[in-house]
Amino acid sequence: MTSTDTAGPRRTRQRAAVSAAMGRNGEFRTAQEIHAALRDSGDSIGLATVYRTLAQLAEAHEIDCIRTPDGQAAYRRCSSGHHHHLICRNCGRTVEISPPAFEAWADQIASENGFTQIDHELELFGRCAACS
Amino acid sequence: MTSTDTAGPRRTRQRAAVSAAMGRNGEFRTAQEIHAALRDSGDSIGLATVYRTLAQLAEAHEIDCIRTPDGQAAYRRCSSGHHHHLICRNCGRTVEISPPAFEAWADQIASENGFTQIDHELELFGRCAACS
DNA sequence: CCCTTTAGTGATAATGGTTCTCATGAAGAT
DNA sequence: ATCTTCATGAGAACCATTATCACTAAAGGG
Repeated sequence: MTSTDTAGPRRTRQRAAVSAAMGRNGEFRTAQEIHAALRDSGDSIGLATVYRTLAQLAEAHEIDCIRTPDGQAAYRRCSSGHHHHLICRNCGRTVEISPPAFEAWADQIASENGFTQIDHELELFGRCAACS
Repeated sequence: MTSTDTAGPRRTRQRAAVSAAMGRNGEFRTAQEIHAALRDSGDSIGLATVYRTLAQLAEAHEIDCIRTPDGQAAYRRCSSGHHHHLICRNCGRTVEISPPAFEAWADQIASENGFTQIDHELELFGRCAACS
């Protein structure tokens, strides 16, 4: 443990499994669902580890985290760069969207009101064509 | 009980107390906080009733409901009409905002992707001038 | 004013997602 | 190989929210 310590998190089987599970699908899934999916596919992993790993991946911006309307946390691996989502309330299908002028608008509104360090939450929920 | 029944909810002491409590303040507060505040101010009221009443008031659009970043539901009485919020992450101070072109933009994005019955969630979190 | 009907109330239990605990296991360094 | 330290995971703890259900009290007719 030197002062020039650059050690990241340890590479474990569990961390790889969670990361792989996130890579395989394109919909938001809750930690519970991801845990169940991993167990079903034969990976032995604890629920606490799934929660921890997802939180860390989100912290590192490797995956995105949103709140479902009923308050649960849901995760999804996304393209890099900032963007938002259009989510089907029925089947969970997700489309990434990038409001062109939105970021600038948000910053302007914020500064007009004296706010700084702005973070925003924007998600659209609806019904996709298949579910309508 | 005729067929032309237009009876709304009954006027009870508890419902009045919750509604009054929401009228007195301008910040988002959780159901737990509102319950504690009512108890502290001498109103005897059950927690379940607070939850029920808040849910009903929100359903009737008399108050707004958002999710805090940690998943809790928070309520606030707002001006009528659709709008969003700019919320101080530190002190909870709230500013109502009304993105002029936002609704139209959201509908357009949705229909471009075949989505219908769009609902959206937009909140800005930051630090107000006093807390910076 | 009294009675009946029925929605509202509230103490408490149940639920369920998330976090904590801590003994055990494994990654990485020496 | 050994040692240090972080990661893991089973289960408990936590906590917001919802359900239960016996009791209370609005509303409205008599």
